[in-house]
Amino acid sequence: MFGMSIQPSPARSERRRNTLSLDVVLTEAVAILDEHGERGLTFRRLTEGLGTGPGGVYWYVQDKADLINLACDRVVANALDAVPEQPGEEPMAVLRGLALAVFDELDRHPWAGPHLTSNPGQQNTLRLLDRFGRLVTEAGLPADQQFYAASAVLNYVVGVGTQMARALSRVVGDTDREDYLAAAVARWEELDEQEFAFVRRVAGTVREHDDREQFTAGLDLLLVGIGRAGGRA
Amino acid sequence: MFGMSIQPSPARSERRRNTLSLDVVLTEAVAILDEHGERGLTFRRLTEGLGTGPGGVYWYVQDKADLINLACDRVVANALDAVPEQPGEEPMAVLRGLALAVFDELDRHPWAGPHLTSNPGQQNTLRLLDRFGRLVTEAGLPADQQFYAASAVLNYVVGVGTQMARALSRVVGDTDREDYLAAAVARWEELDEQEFAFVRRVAGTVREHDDREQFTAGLDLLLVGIGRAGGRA
DNA sequence: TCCAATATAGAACGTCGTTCTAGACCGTGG
DNA sequence: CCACGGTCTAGAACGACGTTCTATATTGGA
Repeated sequence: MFGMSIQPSPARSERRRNTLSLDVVLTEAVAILDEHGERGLTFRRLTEGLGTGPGGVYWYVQDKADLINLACDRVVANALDAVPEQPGEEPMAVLRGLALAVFDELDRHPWAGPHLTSNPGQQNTLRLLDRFGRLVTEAGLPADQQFYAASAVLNYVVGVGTQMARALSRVVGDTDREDYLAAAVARWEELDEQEFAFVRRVAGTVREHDDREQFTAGLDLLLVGIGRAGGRA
Repeated sequence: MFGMSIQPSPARSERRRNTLSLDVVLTEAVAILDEHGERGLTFRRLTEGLGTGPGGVYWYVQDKADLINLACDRVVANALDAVPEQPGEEPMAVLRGLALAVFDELDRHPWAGPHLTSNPGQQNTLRLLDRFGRLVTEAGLPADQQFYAASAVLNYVVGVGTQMARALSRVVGDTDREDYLAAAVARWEELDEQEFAFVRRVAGTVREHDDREQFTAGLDLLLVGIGRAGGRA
């Protein structure tokens, strides 16, 4: 589960001319995950879509876990590519933009979230953490707080982003995510009024506003803390 | 995956005298998860330890996913029980204590973390969110920020807690988590110095300090933001 | 042209989650 | 005291899955 291949199994130095490739495999895997959800991704379906056998896939991938990790890695890569590094910009603004890029990508690929949360095993999640770290550093945060500030931001973005992505997700295919939000809110409103006083109170207001807006509003709460600890607002 | 049974499948109203029970099943499941990790929890092993067949387990549980959800729910319940509600205390102090209770429980049951992050499907995770929400409300946070403040705290606690729990976890049994931290730090120090400037810089300092201390230090960063947005420090 | 390395297909294996069926246990009403 | 229906349990059986193995095609360099 950990320490999985970051490079494909064999040395990847030279160019090859094969009809199959890691890129093709991952593209198909992502497509299946998008359409059928995580439980819908099987080697049968994958190899069928690829017109090949398991042997072909296992050449590029170590494991099913590895396959999913690499697929998640690609999702994060999309978000990183959407916000190129441009030195000199206001760090907090860049951070906000990066967070929204991740949010949008999680909206497109809701299956990825749970695998991202709290394990920077994947190269690009680590890259994301690194960019958050450099940004809070730029913002003037003291050295001993930088790592946990960056972690806090990463966990908020991925955690809350995943939650909202699921809530927003259209009903698709035979996947397991149904009318998640409706069901969730309905369940919330059936809860004991005393024991769940808070959740019941806010249940209604959660869906009234634009989700991206609320997402960044929550993020700003973190950033205020980070900004105060550093020099700026 | 969602909307799973919170009560066991049949009506649970009357007392029964059976040798098996949901409680016994979950206790065994948690024990196996602790010892062998998530992949080590199979129905064979579970029924063997229980001295029963699959039929017995399926009477109390809908699914394997349901089983794991219920096991996670119990873990969160432990944390909640460790910090009983006592009105009148300083809300931020209570919040910090609750966060540490979750941290300790995740340290004991590292498999639970990933299932908790970003899906309050389980009753007790929702209960945890509710308590965080009431605490930030007590701290004077404006109404429109309460939900996302509570979410930020929940995600930080579970996300970072899971990460650190894995890092701390002793090597046990045949589970898949090895010397996670050593491997992680070693990998971090092999990264490209330019691309991962931040991670490489902080890699060393991460393990120098006490983990619980750093965990709360990061949490305080959030709480500062929340406190400033509200009335207090 | 031949050889080793690279890359692929498909059959086969063992294990898993789950379902099905038969029956044991038990409180209750006749 | 005895059947009877609901509650609960054991084990056999099933189909699907991840994975491995073997055999073979394809290639670039000697």
